[in-house]
Amino acid sequence: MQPATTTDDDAAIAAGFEHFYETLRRLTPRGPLSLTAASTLRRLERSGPHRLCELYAPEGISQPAMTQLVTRLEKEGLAERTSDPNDGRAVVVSITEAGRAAVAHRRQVRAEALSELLRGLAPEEHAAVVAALPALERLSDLAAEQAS
Amino acid sequence: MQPATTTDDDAAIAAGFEHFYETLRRLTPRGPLSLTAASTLRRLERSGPHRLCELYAPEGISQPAMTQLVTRLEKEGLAERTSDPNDGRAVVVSITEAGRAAVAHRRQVRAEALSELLRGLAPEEHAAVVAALPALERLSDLAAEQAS
DNA sequence: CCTTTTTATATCACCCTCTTATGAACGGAA
DNA sequence: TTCCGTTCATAAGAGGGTGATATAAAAAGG
Repeated sequence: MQPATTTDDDAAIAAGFEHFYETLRRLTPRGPLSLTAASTLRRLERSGPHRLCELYAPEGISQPAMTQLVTRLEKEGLAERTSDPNDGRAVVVSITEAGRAAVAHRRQVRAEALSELLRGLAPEEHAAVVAALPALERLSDLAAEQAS
Repeated sequence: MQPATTTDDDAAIAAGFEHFYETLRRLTPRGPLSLTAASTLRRLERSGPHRLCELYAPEGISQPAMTQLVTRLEKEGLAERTSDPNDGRAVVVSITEAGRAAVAHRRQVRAEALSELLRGLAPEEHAAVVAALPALERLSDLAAEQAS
């Protein structure tokens, strides 16, 4: 019967992800960027400039926290504030070249550490991971649309 | 130089994991337990009591941070300190019943949120995720043994 | 128009968790 | 015993989060 097997699978998936999440977390030990800072920079890199009020909710932090984060990022030259000519209240945040470089560096460090691990996998395990990528991507999309 | 396909695959895997990691991070928004607290409790649950000096390195924090974390956990009744009769310096940390309950609850909340997402996957995507679980588990093991 | 309300950021005061530096107590070997 | 290494605790400070609140601009209402 369908429901039972699905539930069992889901429990196994949850357990696996729980463990795997910790592994990923330790793969990027400590950098100058906090988790939220890195995530926000990636968002700005990926989908362009955003108003501050569009940023804090998706990142799961409060508005004051985002104001402070943008202030820090600006101070470090990784992002910049611009004003919207059509709305005097708004602050438009965009990533700088240094910000892109920081994201790229962080990405590369993680990719290299991961690559090191991937070398330890058997070919069929490696293939299984590659085969699961589209599904993981869709999970991310589903989570994103659920949040809205 | 490695074979080109492996490098390309690894880049794709790194990119996919980067995105997926953020998804998992937001799946357990905020609880009374910090990431490190939850991870430490899971470790105590999984592999039994540990001396404090065996705990902080695997969790990626400093020794004072672990001392403070154990103090907080003890204050909340989730873990307890015991002294080792063979070594007066040592502190043995173990999880309490309340600690197990907290871990279980957190696990269940995450599992339910994940289950909700998994319902949105096509059957073959779901199967691909299940098929990749052993590989992900091995990746975690590889990372753990690399740390030692 | 002028007032009122709503929206978008910023600031304030505070808490939690991490850090480094340091101290104290115990164990083991000369 | 004495000395040194190990183990844990404490102290002081930094970073990043929160809720409450202030300010300024836009929108809404009479």
